[in-house]
Amino acid sequence: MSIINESFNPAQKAAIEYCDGPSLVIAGAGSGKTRVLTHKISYLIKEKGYNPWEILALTFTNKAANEMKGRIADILDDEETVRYLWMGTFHSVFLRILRAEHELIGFSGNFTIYDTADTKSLLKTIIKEMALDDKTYKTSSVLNQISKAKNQLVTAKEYVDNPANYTTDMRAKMPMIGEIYKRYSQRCITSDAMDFDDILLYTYKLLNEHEDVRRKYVERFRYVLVDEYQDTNFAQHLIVWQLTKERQHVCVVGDDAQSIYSFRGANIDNILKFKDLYSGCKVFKLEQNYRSTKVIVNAANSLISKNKSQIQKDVFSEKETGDLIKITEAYSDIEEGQVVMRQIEQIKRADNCEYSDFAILYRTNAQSRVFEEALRKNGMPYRIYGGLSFYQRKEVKDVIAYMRLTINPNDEEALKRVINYPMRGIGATTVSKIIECANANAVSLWTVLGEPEKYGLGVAKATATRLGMFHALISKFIDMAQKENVYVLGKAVVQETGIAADIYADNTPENRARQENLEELVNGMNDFCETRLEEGNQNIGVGEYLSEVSLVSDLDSDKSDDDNKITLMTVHSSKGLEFKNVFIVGLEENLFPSSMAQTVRDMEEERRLFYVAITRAERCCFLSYAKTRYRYGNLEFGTKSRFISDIDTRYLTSQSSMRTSSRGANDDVELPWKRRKQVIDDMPEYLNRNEDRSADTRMSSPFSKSFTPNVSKPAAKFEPISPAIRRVSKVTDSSVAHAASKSPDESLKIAVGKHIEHQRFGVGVVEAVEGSGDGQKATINFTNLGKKQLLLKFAKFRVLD
DNA sequence: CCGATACGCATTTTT
DNA sequence: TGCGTATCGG
Repeated sequence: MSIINESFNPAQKAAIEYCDGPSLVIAGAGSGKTRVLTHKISYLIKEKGYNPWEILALTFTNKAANEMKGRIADILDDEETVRYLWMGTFHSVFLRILRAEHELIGFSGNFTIYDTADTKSLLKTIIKEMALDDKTYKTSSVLNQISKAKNQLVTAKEYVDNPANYTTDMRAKMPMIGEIYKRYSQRCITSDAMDFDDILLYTYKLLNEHEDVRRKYVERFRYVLVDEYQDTNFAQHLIVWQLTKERQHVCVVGDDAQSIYSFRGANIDNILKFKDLYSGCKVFKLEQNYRSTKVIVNAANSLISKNKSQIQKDVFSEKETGDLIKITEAYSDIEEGQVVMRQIEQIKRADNCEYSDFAILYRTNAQSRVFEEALRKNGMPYRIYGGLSFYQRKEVKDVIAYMRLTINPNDEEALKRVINYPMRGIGATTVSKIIECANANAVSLWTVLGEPEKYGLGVAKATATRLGMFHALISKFIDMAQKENVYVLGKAVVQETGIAADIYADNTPENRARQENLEELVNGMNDFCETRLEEGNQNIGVGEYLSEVSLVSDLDSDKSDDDNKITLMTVHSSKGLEFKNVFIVGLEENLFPSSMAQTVRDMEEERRLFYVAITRAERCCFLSYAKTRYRYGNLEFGTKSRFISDIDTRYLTSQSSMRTSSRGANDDVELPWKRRKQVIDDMPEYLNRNEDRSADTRMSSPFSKSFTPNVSKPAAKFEPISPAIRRVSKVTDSSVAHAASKSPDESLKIAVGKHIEHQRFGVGVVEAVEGSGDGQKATINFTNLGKKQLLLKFAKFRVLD
């Protein structure tokens, strides 16, 4: 059976089949981009004789990488092969390379990844140390500058050596940026840590300065594919070039019209000029949109044609014409919320569709509130995306910080975070002294803690004792980390640091949430161990765990399909998704487009953002704006967004908000000055809402989420509802343990064709059993997840028939 | 060294 | 407005 069948259009087919040279696939919205990419990779393996480990496929999100892996496994009907693909995010793949080559870049193999919060915290301490005014040197803008430099592959040394930078920074009233950058980099090195940008910067340096290493990877990656190329920054662009410049077996896919991340360093020129860099590059344009109606596609086209810099393309739809895009003018933001709510109610009744068929998209997160309120009051279910991710919550970060210290005690940020949490009488002054002392001796804080007298750390006796105790505590965990798996260590950390005592002290709602999050975290560690063991992977230590979670956000695990809720999210986060009905709200000047957009370039990006929003819709798209809106506590008057007039009027129809209010329009008319009263009237409900909302958006660990995608009834049989931390686990020891609780006759009963029910993967059919004894493996085809290979020794399941 | 109050300051966020 | 951080009194 061939990979490519008649379901592909000529352009898609050509893009898949062309494998002899560089290619650029311009994939319009909804044009089957992922399908082309996954089939192309399958094609390379099946028809072109590539081994999976010779293919490098880079994405921006773990979610995208995981989805593609799954789809390739389906296409090839083979789980195993996919595991050998070098497919992942830029960061995860390069991190893997950097760890392997760590000696060459002067880091240990266990270096830490600093997330944005760590980075900011370090910058803040540096700015303070340098006695700079933190109003002129705001951490966010300093971070921005440094990040920009790194994305441009400019190292700290190069930055300060180039006088032009000084001149620019002078003009920006921040002449010390170079010095901050330099110190920051040095501190990262002594802490044996890298931030996200460093992963790219060091990868580039590694390849650029070590020709033998570069050759090695060039040899390994015989074909390179990149998804969402319009979102690459200069560093990513050049790394791809480093890896492909000779053989040029490279295929990049993207849509310049959906480039919306320039504020993160994405450079649209990478895709616009790709074909100039790779001479002889073939360009394939996927122009048929399979997602949306003609009206939506044409409207989006008419909008985007107002942009100057773009690759010419002609996106079209062969679906029905569809309804015109409806524009609603509302009096106030609150009324906008009600209008949208009622519209959803009405359509849902008329079309008999689901809540999950609706999305409300806005430019800024702050806009979500009025829609939440409107929906809540009407008892309509919704889910808000955005906000803190699981791993950004304080309690989770605290535990993780202890774990980080365990594999890299030099990690300054982790140490600062937990040295006095839970409180053990080591205050800010003491910490400053330690930092000062460490800086003076050019060693890490941990080194100073190890031998305080040697480095002349002057603290009171009582303080010295406390420091000694902290040092001993961490040392104990370091020992434990050598011997035990993450789960065991995680439990120990929560208990023995006193975090548990702190958080379980009382059951205030906030504490309840923290408890749940920690239970979730520790469960996630357990799941991590179990899953790996079942798959025959013995690497279940903290190091492996941290490597994985440091580059993971919990948005990766998709919304479970069983929750039927209205989606509320920013336009940015909606990229790549689709909904039957889309409401794009707050279409006002200075909001969408944002008031921050000053240059033509900025404005074009805002327009692309609007383009992304419109093209999320499959059937109906609604636009709305409000004449008045509360911003930062005061009333502002707004005017209709210029973007609405950018759309060809043939695809638009206006409706006044009055007409839509089916019942009692008068009750709903909201005069801005009435608002204060309204809020007070709603108070009790408003308070309730907060509770409910936290329940709605309660975080869960990516692990337990992604590895338990079907939390349906079968799984529940195995899961006691007891507190997770005390949950009995078979994974108690990193040494090979016997799955004691599984009775021998159960194992005996397994055979090809039998149905089994797995604790977390659900129901599946046994397709093959190989090996014997401890190494016995079974291939199970799970109803919801497809095929998986499990080591019978560890797998937790029962045979059904 | 820790908790409570004032101030100020606000896009978007895949890693 | 509403949150996060800086500063002050105990």
